[in-house]
Amino acid sequence: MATLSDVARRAGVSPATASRVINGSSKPVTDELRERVLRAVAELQYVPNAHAQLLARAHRTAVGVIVHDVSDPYFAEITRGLQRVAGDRGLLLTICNSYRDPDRELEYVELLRGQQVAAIILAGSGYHDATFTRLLNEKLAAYEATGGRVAVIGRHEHSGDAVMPDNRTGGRLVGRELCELGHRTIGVVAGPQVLTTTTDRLAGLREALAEHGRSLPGHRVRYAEFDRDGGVAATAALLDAEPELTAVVALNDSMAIGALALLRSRSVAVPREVSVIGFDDMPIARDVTPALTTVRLPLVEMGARAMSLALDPAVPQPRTELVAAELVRRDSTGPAPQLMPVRPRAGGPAGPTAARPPRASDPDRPSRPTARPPAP
Amino acid sequence: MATLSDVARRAGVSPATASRVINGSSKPVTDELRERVLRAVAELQYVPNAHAQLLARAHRTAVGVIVHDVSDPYFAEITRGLQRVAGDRGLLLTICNSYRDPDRELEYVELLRGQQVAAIILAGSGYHDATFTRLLNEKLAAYEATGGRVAVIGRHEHSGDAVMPDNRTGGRLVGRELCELGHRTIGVVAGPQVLTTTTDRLAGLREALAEHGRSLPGHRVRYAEFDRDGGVAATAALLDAEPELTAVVALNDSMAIGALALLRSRSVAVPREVSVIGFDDMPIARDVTPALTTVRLPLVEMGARAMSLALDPAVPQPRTELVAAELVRRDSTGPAPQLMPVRPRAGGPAGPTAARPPRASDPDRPSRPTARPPAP
DNA sequence: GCCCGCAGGGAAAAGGCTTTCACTGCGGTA
DNA sequence: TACCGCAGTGAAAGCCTTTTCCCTGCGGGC
Repeated sequence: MATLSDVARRAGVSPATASRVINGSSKPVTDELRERVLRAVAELQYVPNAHAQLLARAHRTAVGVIVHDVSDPYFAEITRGLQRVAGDRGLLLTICNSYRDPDRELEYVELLRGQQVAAIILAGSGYHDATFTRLLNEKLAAYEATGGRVAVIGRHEHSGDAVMPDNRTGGRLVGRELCELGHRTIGVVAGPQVLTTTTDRLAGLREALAEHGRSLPGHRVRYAEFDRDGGVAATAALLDAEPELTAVVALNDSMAIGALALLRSRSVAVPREVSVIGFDDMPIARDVTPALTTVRLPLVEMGARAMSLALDPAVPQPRTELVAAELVRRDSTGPAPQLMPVRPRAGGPAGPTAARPPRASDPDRPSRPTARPPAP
Repeated sequence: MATLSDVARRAGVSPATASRVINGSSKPVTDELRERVLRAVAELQYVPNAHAQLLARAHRTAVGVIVHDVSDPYFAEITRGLQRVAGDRGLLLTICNSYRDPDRELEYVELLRGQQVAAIILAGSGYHDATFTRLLNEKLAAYEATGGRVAVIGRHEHSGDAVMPDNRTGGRLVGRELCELGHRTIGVVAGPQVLTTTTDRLAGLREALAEHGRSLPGHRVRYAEFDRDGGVAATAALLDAEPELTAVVALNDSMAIGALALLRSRSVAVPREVSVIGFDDMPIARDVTPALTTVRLPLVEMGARAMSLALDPAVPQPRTELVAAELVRRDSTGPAPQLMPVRPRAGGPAGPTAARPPRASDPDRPSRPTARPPAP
């Protein structure tokens, strides 16, 4: 590997001059020498050793983010926002996947510290785990004590700058929507119980249901992984135990897609028999059938704001930016079916469809009801 | 930021001893001193400076990958495979998004070289661009000349180790399937024309059609971005120009999802009126409606194999691993409609559906026809 | 009682770069 | 003419680790 000295030697100058030419120092260099150095660089295909540079230079040139999994669209979107702001400021973004393993998260904080990053962003739900939280805060505090900056997205535990999606209000929106559509027996397909995102969303949902005089008994909440297969499993369990359900709330869109898949496989019509509602508004939500009603979080913007927070000069008291959630009505929700049971059909009009079980999509239903039934 | 000297001073030992304790050197250290050092480390929350370590140590400890965009499921899957193998060997993976910008790709090669990575993986389609290819190969050669290892996924341009998805055969599978289903007028929703992935898949498709005595005139191929919105745009253009189309081939699944969305918005029944077929078999393909018929590429495995290739000791002659593509039949393809036009319905039986346009999902069609009509 | 070998520890070099400081001419001012 | 200042360059001091090499005792074999 060619080094700066090699370049300098070949150009017949000192390393100092070579360095000055290569990274456009403010010190002037004669065109003659500059030319020689540049030629040597090209001939040797010289690339500066980034680690040596980092060691020699004072200022940090990278930032790090710890997410659960970048390939999860939720984090992919957030990362896009982070990336944009970091890129604008000429900083490199190192992405670390914790795969929801608290220990790995801790390790990654150390690793990023070791990399001398200018800032660490923690994206994704926190855990209900006092020991872990304390450990994490200690590590973050140590990092901040040496000038490191920290921002979190959607985590309560850290006392510094934060971008907080309003999961609770999002949950309320879901609850209100379903109540107004007349749903009374609502099941929840929830992510891991240890995640604050799960409990926050659930708490909001519960509040809204309570306001409408409904309850959400524990047996109608099923916890599983926050992904498609978790959604399948939890929905299956829910449906088996509570056949009279008219709505399924999934606590994120991936789970909702799993719920949709399971319902389709069981030939349950959505939304005629069961409504499904998701959370996050991932890009794919509009492309599943029926298009998913969900709660939108401006994920890219959340990422961008978190990075800005982390990169702007520190202020004495921590800033928290609450990000509003917004209900997006699509085709997977509809009015609750009448109390008369729909499955075993009560001898409807004979026709080609009579012998078939009801199917996933209901062609009779326009893509969006223009008038909605009044809340009961 | 605490340094090793700080630790050593606090423990009352030399930096050498502190270093030995901290990274378990083979040199023995008294328990007494070891204890003191460890305590100092804990008290100072010392984390070694990764860059200084890299500089001092001989061996490389990271690998890099350049993808078009990790948040694209195609690359997310590949990256997962890369990550797995790298992780198993205790190497860190640095991910770079080129966003399909050749210049940025070039820059990233330099950057990764500067980071002293042990290997560079180039994932994703190459370009039909001789200048760029030459430049890239020069940079890669320079990197390899200094002991760097390179592996590519799905790129012809590089002469070294490669994992090559059999895009051409995949294209043939698509063509054969559609021909056997009786389709004659087939449109293609293609990715950017400069990408070899696009042209390879297209070439295979053309071959298969030719073998069945059909042709694919240029005006039935529309090029757009390799994403959902590209799929929407290209499909719209295609449909407007070629209303008699009975099948749409999308050259990747994202575009296929866009095609599905556009067809749905135009109330064209899939697959009754138009069949849609994708490519890649991204996880979401099974969850759209109708579930997408597509060509499966074992993406995770491709990533894993590429990383193994790059990390195994170099061999004199480059290895190329061809990865087989496989057709996955789902619900978005079906027999070509009869030549009698289907849209303007020929006065079918009166009923509640008569006044409505045909809709995206056809409840009359079982999820998979058990017997397929013979090819004409 | 001597010397050898080794356990245990420290000094210092190396790794590649940036940057401060010092040095050399030169043009310009007093 | 003597000096000041500055443009242009190089020497060298870091930056933080790792690791080689060397030194000091000490125990054991003869």
